[in-house]
Amino acid sequence: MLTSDIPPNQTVYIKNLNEKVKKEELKRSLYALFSQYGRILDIVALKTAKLRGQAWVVFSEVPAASNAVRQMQNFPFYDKPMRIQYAKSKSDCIAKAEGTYDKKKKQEEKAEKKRRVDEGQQNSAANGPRADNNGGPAAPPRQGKPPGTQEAATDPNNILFIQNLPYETNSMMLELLFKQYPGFREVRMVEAKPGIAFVEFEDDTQSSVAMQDLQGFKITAQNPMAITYAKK
DNA sequence: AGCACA
Repeated sequence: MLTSDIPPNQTVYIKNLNEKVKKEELKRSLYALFSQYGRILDIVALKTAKLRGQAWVVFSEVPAASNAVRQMQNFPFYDKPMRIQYAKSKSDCIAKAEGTYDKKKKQEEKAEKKRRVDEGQQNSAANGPRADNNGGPAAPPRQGKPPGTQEAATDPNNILFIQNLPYETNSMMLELLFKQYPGFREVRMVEAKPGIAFVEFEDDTQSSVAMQDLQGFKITAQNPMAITYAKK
């Protein structure tokens, strides 16, 4: 099936993800990256042999998913271009919300799938099904306490000063956001000071563009980014 | 390459 034949779905299926990234970090980074397109209801990522390198991001609306499919297509994420499609089926969390979730049917589908696998390998001794102790849902980043937002009018600078980040933000997450803009150089975070970061561009025109565009960007609902020029 | 959620 041509990937373009998959009908729109509010869930997006992502593959070609870097398999070295830990599940929880992966979810957080996906959240940071995709929440710009709309409300994220859930993120599913499993590290089983069959499902590693893939993830599902569930949006509250189909159009959000559509924009994500288009605009994040091939986005270099942990050094690998993301391949994004609509999911082939409805996410359980949606079915549950709609009240159309049918546990029985679910079990039948599971059994059916298992049968097919068993046909292919009538051998292979029983390896007890291993619980995939799989972290909770989406795990939106914990909100950190916003530091006293200081209002110092500063001259343009090629270095930006970012405040009010969620406590768990890491430099990878910020890099993903800021490297979309030309002239991006690097992100610096201070371990001792959660919630803030410095982002360097080649010149102050380029830093200004990024600042304009990402001003107020929310990694979580509680954390609109406050971006100013760094002090010289 | 690979479409799950317990």
